[in-house]
Amino acid sequence: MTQVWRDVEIAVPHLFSWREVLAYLNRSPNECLHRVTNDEVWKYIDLSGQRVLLRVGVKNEDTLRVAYLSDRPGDHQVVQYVREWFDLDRDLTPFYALAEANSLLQPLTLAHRGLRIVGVQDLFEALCWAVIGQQVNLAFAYTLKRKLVETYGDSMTLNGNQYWLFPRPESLASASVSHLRALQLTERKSEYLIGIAQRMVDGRLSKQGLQALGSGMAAERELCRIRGIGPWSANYVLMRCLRWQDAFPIQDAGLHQAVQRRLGWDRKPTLAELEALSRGWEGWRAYAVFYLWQSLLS
DNA sequence: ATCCAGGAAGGCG
DNA sequence: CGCCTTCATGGA
Repeated sequence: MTQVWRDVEIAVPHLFSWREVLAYLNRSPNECLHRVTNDEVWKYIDLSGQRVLLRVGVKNEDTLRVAYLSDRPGDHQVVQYVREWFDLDRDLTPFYALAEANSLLQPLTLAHRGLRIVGVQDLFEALCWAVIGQQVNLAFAYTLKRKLVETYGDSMTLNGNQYWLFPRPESLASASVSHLRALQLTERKSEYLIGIAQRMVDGRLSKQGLQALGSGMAAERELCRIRGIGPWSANYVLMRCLRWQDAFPIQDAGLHQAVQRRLGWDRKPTLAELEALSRGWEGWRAYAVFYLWQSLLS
């Protein structure tokens, strides 16, 4: 089948910065699920069975330019994907108003003005990434993810660059613990990933099902019933995948480090101190966390 | 070496 | 319920 490049443009909302989004996307040199060049990001995606290679950049300050390589036109689906990926449909003005009155956030909204929470739309990927990232440093987590993707995922190659899809649940549901152990996942994490894959294959777990619960708190309770998914992982997934803007992974080590650094303390904040601090972020705690993460890059 | 890393489960009282 | 231990390995 012949694949051709097609172009589509997306008008950008108020309080959006491509430079900030790109900086987030580019935070790890070991990322295997997209490739960042100077001013663009490339990503291979699956849009309900249709595989598409995306290339996103900016035409000007107000317009994203999206090129996509696929068998057939699908402007609408591509635009929807990108809008969700970069959270373009959210009005950030309330967050900026809140940050204006918050001494911890104010410098961050100044430094990273226009940063949006970059999404992980695929629920299975988001859950696996959370499990992989538990209690290991990020560099190692990226290595583990790469091994998992390159073992169980599909790819395409263009101009010498290989682009990967995250594995489908079906691929991991039938894997064995020893297979995953060989990738340096721990025995427990291997069990968690296989269990999550099986739940998705048999339909007990789906993004649609979680969304149908109607609230972030209800989805959090449901996610925490899954073996291997605790409060941190649940809130991480709510933040990146289900896009609950008040999700709050309070146990997050990166959050702790960022808060310590912003406050100039010689120790990590306690959970009680984080509870108190985050009271000023209520309604937008996921955005507060994401901006704090971004502050660790600079 | 030693401690930490984008935690969670399972056991105990 | 709250606290403690175990898991396991790479990075700094």
